[in-house]
Amino acid sequence: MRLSEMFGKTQREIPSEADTPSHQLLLRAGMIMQVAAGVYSYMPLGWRVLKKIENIIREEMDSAGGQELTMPVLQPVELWQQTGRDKSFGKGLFTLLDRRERTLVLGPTHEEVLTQMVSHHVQSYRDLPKLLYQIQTKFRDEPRPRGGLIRVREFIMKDLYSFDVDEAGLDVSYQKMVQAYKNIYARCALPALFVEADSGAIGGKDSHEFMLIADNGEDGVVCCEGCHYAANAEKAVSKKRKIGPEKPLPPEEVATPGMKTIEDVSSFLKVPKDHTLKAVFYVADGQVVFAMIRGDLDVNEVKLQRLLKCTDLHIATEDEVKAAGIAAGYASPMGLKNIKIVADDSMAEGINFVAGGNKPDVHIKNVNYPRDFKADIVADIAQVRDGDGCPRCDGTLKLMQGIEMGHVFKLGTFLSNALGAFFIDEKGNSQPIIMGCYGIGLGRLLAAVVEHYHDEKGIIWPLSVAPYQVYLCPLYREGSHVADVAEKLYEEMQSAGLEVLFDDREESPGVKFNDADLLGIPLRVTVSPRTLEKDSVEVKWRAEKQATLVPVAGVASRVKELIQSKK
RNA sequence: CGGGGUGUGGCGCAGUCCGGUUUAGCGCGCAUGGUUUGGGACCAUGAGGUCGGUGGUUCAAAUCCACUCACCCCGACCA
Repeated sequence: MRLSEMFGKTQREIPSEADTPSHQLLLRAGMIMQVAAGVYSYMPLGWRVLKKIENIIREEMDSAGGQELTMPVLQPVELWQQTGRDKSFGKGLFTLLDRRERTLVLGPTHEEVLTQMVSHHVQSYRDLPKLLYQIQTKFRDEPRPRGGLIRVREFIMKDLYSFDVDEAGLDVSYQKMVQAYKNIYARCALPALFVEADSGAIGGKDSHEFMLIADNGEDGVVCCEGCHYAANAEKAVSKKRKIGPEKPLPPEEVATPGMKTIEDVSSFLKVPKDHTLKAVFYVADGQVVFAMIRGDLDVNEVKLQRLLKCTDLHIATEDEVKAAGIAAGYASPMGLKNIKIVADDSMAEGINFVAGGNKPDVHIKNVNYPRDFKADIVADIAQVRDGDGCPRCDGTLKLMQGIEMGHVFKLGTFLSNALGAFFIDEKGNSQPIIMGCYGIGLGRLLAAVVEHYHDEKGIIWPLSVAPYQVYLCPLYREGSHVADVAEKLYEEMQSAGLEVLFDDREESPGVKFNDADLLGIPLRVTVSPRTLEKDSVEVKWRAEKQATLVPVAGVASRVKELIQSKK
C-alpha cells in the first residue's frame, strides 16, 4: 500500500475526547473514528488489524473443533421472553418496532437463536457434542461506553457455544476452549491472566475470565503472590483479619450527636473501625435489605446480589430508607422489623461492636451476635482488599486493574430447558443439552494490544496483528536515486510476500519517522542518500532503538528472514 | 439514572466572568507557488466557521437567561 493513496491521515494532536492511550493512539493513527457514543468505524488500517485478530481467533476455534456459522442480528423479542433474559438484560437490550409494530431486538448475544437452532437439529446423543461459533456484530445499550474501543455499544464478538450430553462432556469442551483462548492470547503476544469470575445472572457452575493487567482496566483483579489463586474482584474471597473474640460486655447506649459515618463514630468514640458495624441499605427487586458488615470492610454488591438471587440491586435512596422507617446513619440491626438482614460473616466474631441505636444521635456499644440481634443470612459479602490473606495459601492478595479480554462459562441447562433443546440418551430418555459459552470481543482485544504495546511515540504492533509488516521509508532528495531504489524494493518485497506500507509521500524525514512510529509497523526500512552511499538501506524494529544496515542487493530476502525469525 | 465537565472551520485551543474596537482570533492541518530533506522545515498567497440547537432579554448576544441535544469523566452493566 502506498501511503500517498491510503485513506486515513495521522493526527498530530490528541483528540480531546480520548484519555485512554489505546483510544488516543488509534484515533491519532487514523485507524478508527467515532460515530456516536460507543459506536466506531474502522478505517482501512484499523480494519486490517481487526481482520488479523479475527483470523487468529478463527484458526484457533477451528482447530479446537469449532464450526463457524452466522445468525441474524435482528431477533424476535418473544425468543428472549421465553428464557426471561429480556428482563435480565433489561435496558441493555436494544429494541425496535417493525412496520407491523412487532418488537425486535438487536441481538446482544446469540444463545437464544442458536439454542433454538440446535433444538431443531439435534435429537440424539449421537449428534453431540457440538462446538458452534460465530464472529459478528452484537449490540448492547451499555449504561456507559468508555475508553474508546474498550467498552462500546456495537461490537464484533466471537462467541462459541458448546453442547454436550453430560457434565463430563462440558468439562472437556470447556478445557478445549480455555486452551484455545490461551493460544489466541499467546499469538497476540498478550499476557493473559486466567481468573475465576462471577457467572452473572444465568448462574452456571464455573466461569473464568482472561484478564490483561492494565492501569486502564475497568475490572478489579485479585491475585495471590504465593499461589495461583486469581479472581475477579467481584468474585474473590479472602481470609479476613481476625479481631476477636472478646469477652462480651453488656450493651450500652451512648450519645453520638451528628456522628453518621463510620469515620465519625470511630474517631468520636475512640474505637477502631473494625470494632464498629456498618449498615448499608439496598433495594433488591423492590424490597429493602439491610446489609451489615464490619466497619473496616466494604460490601461487594455482586456477592450480595448473587446471595439474594435478585435481578435488580441498588443502594437505597434516602426516601426508600425513610419509607422503611430507618434512621439513616444510626441504623441498627437490633429491633428492626420486617426487613431482611444480610450480615457479613466478619461480624459473627464475638466482638463488642459499636452499632447504630436506631434513633438519631445514639449508638450502642458492646453489640454482639447472636446475643443482641439476628440475621436472616450470614455469609461472605465483603469486598476483598489489597493485602488480604489468600484463601488457598498463606500468601497475600494483590488487587490490580485489568481489562477483560475474554470470558468463558458453563451455562448448564438453563437455556436448553427454556427453549426445549433436548436429546435422547442411550437409554431412550429425554435430557436437556448441557451448554457452555465462550466470548471474545475483537475490538476490545485490539484495544488491549495497544494498551499493552505502545510508548510515547505511538503504537508498537506485535507482528501477528500488525496492519503491515514493513514500513518502507524513502528519504527523497533531488538528484539522488532514492526514489528508484525505493520503488524497486517495494516491488521486490511485495513479490516476496511481505506486507509493505510504502511511505511515498514527499514529506520531511521527521514527519515520516514520526508517522512510522505512531502507526507502529514492526519493521522500518529506510532508504536515503546516506544509506545508498554504502549501497545499503537501514533496517530497524519499531520496538528497538538500534538500526542496522543491509545491502540493497538482498533486502527483500533479508527482511523476509527477519520477519520469519520473529514469528 | 445520580455526580462532575466540555461544545467556537478537519484537529487542538483563546475569546464567555464584565454584551459593543471582533469584518470572530491563534496553532496544526488543507490548497497554490517557491526554497528545503536523517526525527513533526521555511517564505509568500489563499480557502474554510449559521460560535451544538431552540426560544428569550437587549438598540446590540459566541458572551446574559431558560429549555434542549451531543460528547467526555467518576459510580450501578459486560466481550
